[in-house]
Amino acid sequence: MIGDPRQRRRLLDAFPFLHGTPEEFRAEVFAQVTLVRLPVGQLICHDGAHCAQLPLVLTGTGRVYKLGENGREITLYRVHPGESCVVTTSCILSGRAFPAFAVCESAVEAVVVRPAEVRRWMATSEPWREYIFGLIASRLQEVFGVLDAVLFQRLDQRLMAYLLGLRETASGRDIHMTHQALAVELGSSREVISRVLKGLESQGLLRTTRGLIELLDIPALELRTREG
Amino acid sequence: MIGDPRQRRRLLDAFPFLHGTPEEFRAEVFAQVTLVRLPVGQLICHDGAHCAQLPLVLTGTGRVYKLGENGREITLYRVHPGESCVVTTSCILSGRAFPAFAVCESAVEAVVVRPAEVRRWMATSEPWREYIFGLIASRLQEVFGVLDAVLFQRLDQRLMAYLLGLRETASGRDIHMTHQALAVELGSSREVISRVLKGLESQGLLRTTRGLIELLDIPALELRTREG
DNA sequence: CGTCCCTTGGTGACAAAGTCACTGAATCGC
DNA sequence: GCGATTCAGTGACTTTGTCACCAAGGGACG
Repeated sequence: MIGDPRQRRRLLDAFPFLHGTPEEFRAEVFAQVTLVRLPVGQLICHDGAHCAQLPLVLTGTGRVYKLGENGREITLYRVHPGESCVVTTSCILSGRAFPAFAVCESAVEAVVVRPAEVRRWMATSEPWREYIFGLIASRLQEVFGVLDAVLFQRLDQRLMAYLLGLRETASGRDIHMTHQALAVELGSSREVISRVLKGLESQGLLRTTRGLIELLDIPALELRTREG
Repeated sequence: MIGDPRQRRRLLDAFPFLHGTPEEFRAEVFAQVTLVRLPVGQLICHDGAHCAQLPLVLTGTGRVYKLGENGREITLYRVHPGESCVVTTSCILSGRAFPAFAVCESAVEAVVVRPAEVRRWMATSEPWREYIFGLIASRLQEVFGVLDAVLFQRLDQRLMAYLLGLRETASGRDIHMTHQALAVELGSSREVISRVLKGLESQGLLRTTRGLIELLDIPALELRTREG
């Protein structure tokens, strides 16, 4: 239960779709939901687990990834404030095991919903349904995109595209990330990432130093991600 | 609209969950739904398309696959009688573009549902919701499984596992399938499949002739798919 | 300040998989 | 039977993953 008006306000702000719901539904949400805080690195769900509740993220981000037997891993998608892990939702609604791992990438504040309420609201609340379906579809597309990238795209292209994508979020042209972290994002291995980065460096497209990648020729990088 | 009692019977038999629904809901389904027949090879949905209706398969099977720029492709899952393509569902419910291709692998009879009804029934019918959620979750797991296989498993293992899986459906130990078809299933290329098959053949595990693969040592094959 | 240790990245050799160009063999339609 | 098409085999090469090992950078701490 969430009583504090400040916390209620934060919940409404993080999940705008709630504004479109009737007063009684919001009251129901406040009554049924619990606030939790999870530290960095906290494992939320592991492969094969059955999900006991659905977390709706208020602050922080979660990372959902696949882990191979050999230790390699790949990030499937992230769960940001205002979102929830729909794979969890689908597991709850169907009673199946979770097919991946989920971990707190930063400290996470979330409200958790019990499976019974998740199901009930699907029946009673149109906005809740819309919210969940939107998330399911967008995740599905992200995962399909990952599959496409892994199968059909060359690693140098994927790497360049990823670095360019980061640049929009990060400050300037400097990317603070280790080769290992990049490998985990793209589902590759550190050695290969190092090799590819060295190739790009020798073409003058970027510069690497310990823990830092500096994009030098952004227009050229953008060109190469588009072409073959 | 489906009036013919025979057709109504067939629909109920293909979708057992309908038996658990009230009389009025079944009447609604019969009233809103249209029967279609699609020939082999008919493209149902292409990448980037917006889905105009949801097909529920009565007979035949559809194949959903990803196609790369280079022409390579990979089968994601199949839609059998009693199922529907949930990616389509999710596209309909969220208004997003379809992120893959769907094609009739054999002649398909299906009933199609308009998006408005798909959405409405999500609100009004508990069994319909359960049916859709079950499908979404099972597909999600299949796609996650494909991703896992592609990223973390060796091709020879995947190939052996696939062949063994076929054996259960097919008759005896003979598998009638071209190398190209196997490549499409596993997201590889014909040449590589040929190479791997030759390797397995030289180990005495199977024998290949044009369009046919004969599994010789099934216990050994099963062993190898389990080990590293 | 120096030592230890952990993280990060570099390297070379090899294996697995994908690509390309070309060949030959089996099969089908007529 | 004959030509076209489908199916499979091959070799050379590239890309990617794996393994083992090394070296540099940077903290923790006495």
